[in-house]
Amino acid sequence: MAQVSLKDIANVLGVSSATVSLVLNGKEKEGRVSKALAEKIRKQAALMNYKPNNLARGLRVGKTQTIGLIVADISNTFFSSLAFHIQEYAELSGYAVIIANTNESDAKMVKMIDVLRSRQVDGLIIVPTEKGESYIEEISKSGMPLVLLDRTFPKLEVNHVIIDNYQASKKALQHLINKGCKRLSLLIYNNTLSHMQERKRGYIDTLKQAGLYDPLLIKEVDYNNLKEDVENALDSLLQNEEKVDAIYFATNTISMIGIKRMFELNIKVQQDIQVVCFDKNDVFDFSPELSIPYITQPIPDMGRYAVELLVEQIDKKKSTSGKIELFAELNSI
Amino acid sequence: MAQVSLKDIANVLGVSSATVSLVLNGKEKEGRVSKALAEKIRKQAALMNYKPNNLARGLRVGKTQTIGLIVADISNTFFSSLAFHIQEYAELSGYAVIIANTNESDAKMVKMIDVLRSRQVDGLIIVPTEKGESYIEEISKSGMPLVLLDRTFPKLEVNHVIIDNYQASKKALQHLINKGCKRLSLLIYNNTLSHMQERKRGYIDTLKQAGLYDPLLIKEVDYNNLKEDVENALDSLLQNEEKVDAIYFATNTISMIGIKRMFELNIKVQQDIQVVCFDKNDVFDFSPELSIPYITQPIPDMGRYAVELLVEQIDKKKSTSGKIELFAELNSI
DNA sequence: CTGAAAGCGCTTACAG
DNA sequence: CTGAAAGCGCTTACAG
Repeated sequence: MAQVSLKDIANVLGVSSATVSLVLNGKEKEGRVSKALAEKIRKQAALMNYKPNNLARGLRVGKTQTIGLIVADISNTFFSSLAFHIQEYAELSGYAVIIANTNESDAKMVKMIDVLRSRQVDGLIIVPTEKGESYIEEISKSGMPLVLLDRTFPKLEVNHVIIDNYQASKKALQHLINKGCKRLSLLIYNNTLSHMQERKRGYIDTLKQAGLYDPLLIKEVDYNNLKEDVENALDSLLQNEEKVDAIYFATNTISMIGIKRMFELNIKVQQDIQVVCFDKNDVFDFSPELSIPYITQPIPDMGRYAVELLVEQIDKKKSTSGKIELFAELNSI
Repeated sequence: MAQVSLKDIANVLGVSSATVSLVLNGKEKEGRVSKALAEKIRKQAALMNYKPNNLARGLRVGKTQTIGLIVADISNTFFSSLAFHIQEYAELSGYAVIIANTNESDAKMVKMIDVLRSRQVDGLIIVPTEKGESYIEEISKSGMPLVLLDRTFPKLEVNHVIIDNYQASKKALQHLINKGCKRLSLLIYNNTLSHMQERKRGYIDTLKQAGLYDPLLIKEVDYNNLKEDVENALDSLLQNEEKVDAIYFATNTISMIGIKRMFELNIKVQQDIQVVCFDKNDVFDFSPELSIPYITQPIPDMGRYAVELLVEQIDKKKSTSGKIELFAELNSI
């Protein structure tokens, strides 16, 4: 590489590399280096185009100014938006972000955590996988600064930033009930993670309160067989003699496939059947006449709080500093 | 941290850390360590839950197994898909990826390159910004392994992976001409980068050959004032007495805003005006009746080749190994 | 006001 | 077959 080191600068100037380090880190007063020397050192560093080696610095001070972000799939727009905002906020605090994907696999999450730890990240922001609880607990107890994002494990004493999925579902269902719907279906992942369970609980409670609950109207689909499962679920819901008059799609991916299927089946969305989706999609902009209401998550805030919570832990060396639950809004046009 | 080090293991076993290092790196034969000792060391390492410190390793061997990826905006679906595939392929080769955003700002690109270099990445994959040519040239000449992605600087002797934007435009326009369109408009960024210029050139050449070229039908819009510019462009195109009968949207972001505007203006897409877009969007799935043709870029391949090209440079220590241009297809339903 | 030394955790050539 | 030493580039406590 022929990278210029502190020592190279020191040699040219006939001083010690310690002095150069002091000056270049703005700690001249501590070392009480003379103004003149400091100036000379700065000039020489610029001249030689010196770039500090953060590896060496990290090794020495035990801190890398790097945080690891583990998401399910960076190509998913929800996670890529989160990642964008996390990077922006991390940068403000002087941190770089390494992103890793789990593809919802527990094994991959474990692997990625290991990879990031061996790179000495100062902390982790993790969107955990379904069966990852015990490993998350382990990490948390090891003292590694950690924030769970989007999903959490309620039994664990771990920091997190999530949304109030229960309330979000209530809002969605209440909207449909207010419109006069009587048979309201839920399409959701067969996933035991907190966010899905809360969305389901919100659905069930709201319908029970309205005296409209029917467990047969809940259709669970599998992440790994999504398209087929959603299509089958819709087909069965719509062929039923006692037809549904509303569908609540509990995630963006499910709603994309579901609505497309409804089009294929020539169902008139918002006429034959009322729909509410989770998360905004470009599609909604395109069909103002459809005006499909959707739940919006406060993604920039989720990113900001996750970074804040993590940086606080890193700085203060305390492992638990908070659980943050944000509100999601129903966006009905 | 109380991280376990090689020395800790060595101390417990009463051997040197060098021996431990040898064994744990599978180089026992070179050091000709006895089978028995090797086994003992491995057991102890597992017992103490040893995780290598990659910082120290990187510092010592001068290689971090990390590549830097610089994109315009990770929250944009095109770049997040690219990032996903790049990470997958990089992982296969044993590399981690640090992603940084430029937001199309030259200053930010320069800053991010510096950040990544000071973290001692082994190479860079960069989606360059408009005025970044001289800085890219500088890096390239410094011997840093480098691959440009999506866009390139034709005058520079730098590796790149791009698509054939010229041919892509030709296909799009030829399709419209075959449909009998006579007044074909182009909406494109006012950007001097290669990919935009090639898309424009493909448009111009195809229309000239067909005797349909009219420079007034090219509308350039600004990245930083996108919505307004696109809307103004469309309004002026559609108010013109000699109406356009086809529009080629040269990027995904432009087409999203453009089509939405057409809806607002009650233009019947594919009836009143034929449309072709660049890049696939979920929206197209939703309106099969619209059946808007679009150009698809081979994103997985772009990611794969970028990683391959970069890793090759890193391994072989040669700074130029190739320019790869892939085909994009017109997807007409 | 400035320098010399130690050490972060690792690997690699060298010596025995 | 195994250990001691040097060194990657940095920072920090210490000595003068």
